[in-house]
Amino acid sequence: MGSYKIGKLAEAAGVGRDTIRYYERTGLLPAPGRTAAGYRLYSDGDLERLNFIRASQELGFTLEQARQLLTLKASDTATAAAVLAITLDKVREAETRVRKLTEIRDVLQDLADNCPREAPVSDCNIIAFLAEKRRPKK
Amino acid sequence: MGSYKIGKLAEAAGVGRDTIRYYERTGLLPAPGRTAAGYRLYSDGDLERLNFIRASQELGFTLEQARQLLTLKASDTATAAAVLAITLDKVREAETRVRKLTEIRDVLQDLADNCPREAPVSDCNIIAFLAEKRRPKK
DNA sequence: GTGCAGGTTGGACCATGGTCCAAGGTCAAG
DNA sequence: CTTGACCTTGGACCATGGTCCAACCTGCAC
Repeated sequence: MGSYKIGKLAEAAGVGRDTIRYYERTGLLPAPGRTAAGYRLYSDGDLERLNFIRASQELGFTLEQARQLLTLKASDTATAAAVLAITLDKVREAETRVRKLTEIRDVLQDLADNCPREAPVSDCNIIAFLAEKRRPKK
Repeated sequence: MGSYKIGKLAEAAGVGRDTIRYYERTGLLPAPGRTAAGYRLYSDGDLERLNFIRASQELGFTLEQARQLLTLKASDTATAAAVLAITLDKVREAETRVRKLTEIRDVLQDLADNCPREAPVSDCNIIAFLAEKRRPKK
């Protein structure tokens, strides 16, 4: 049953104070109670919420998506299907990005393999490739 | 032997006018000549430079790296090894990102596969996963 | 000479996810 | 009663890669 001031919460969650205030500003964390002196006072529930947000980020969700997930989590009418939909979007996005990145890596690796290291840049295949590549029209 | 005003260059390269002026501001494109009226006048060399930049971007290089590549391209003392170094950095970066993204995708896919679609969110495994994941003590 | 498509500038603004700062208030220890 | 650690606020600033705006100028067609 903790009750934290912002510094303790930040430490417990492994984020900066400013990050917590930033989350509050953007509505990701609810405005907490205050002490008489105006200090923010957080509960274990706030810590859990913060941990949830960080876990979401680690799985590639944006803060906006974390916000959506938190809203669903708090809903008593939504079904898991709504969460699944967001998750599947993320899966597809990850797949698209993996495909593109892999393709790029392959091209670069191939160029690197054929690079005449000791030659002057004027003979560099990589530079030549970049200079000659035709824009895939629009 | 073209001589373009900014609109023509933008069209030829498939970018916006503002992008060209932005590149000029950031030193990526040299300040071009001007007509008597102050209109920017570009040459085929400028178009090639712009195409080079776009090609670099498509291979995942940042504008800063494109700038470095252009500097090397114009050097008469540098060797291909310098270009290779930048390229290999990018390859490694791509590999790191692919690994992370793949891992994320796998976790998400696994969660999705086990999602009890019709159940209330309170029974959603994805939400449970996010809520329980412990911060890798940082 | 009038209209319209193009050009010019400086500066604000976008998303994303924060980070940093100054000036000041609060609280416990010594 | 001072020191130091902690808290408060509003607002500026960071990187990245642009995009958009108003207010104005130019050049060509009709």
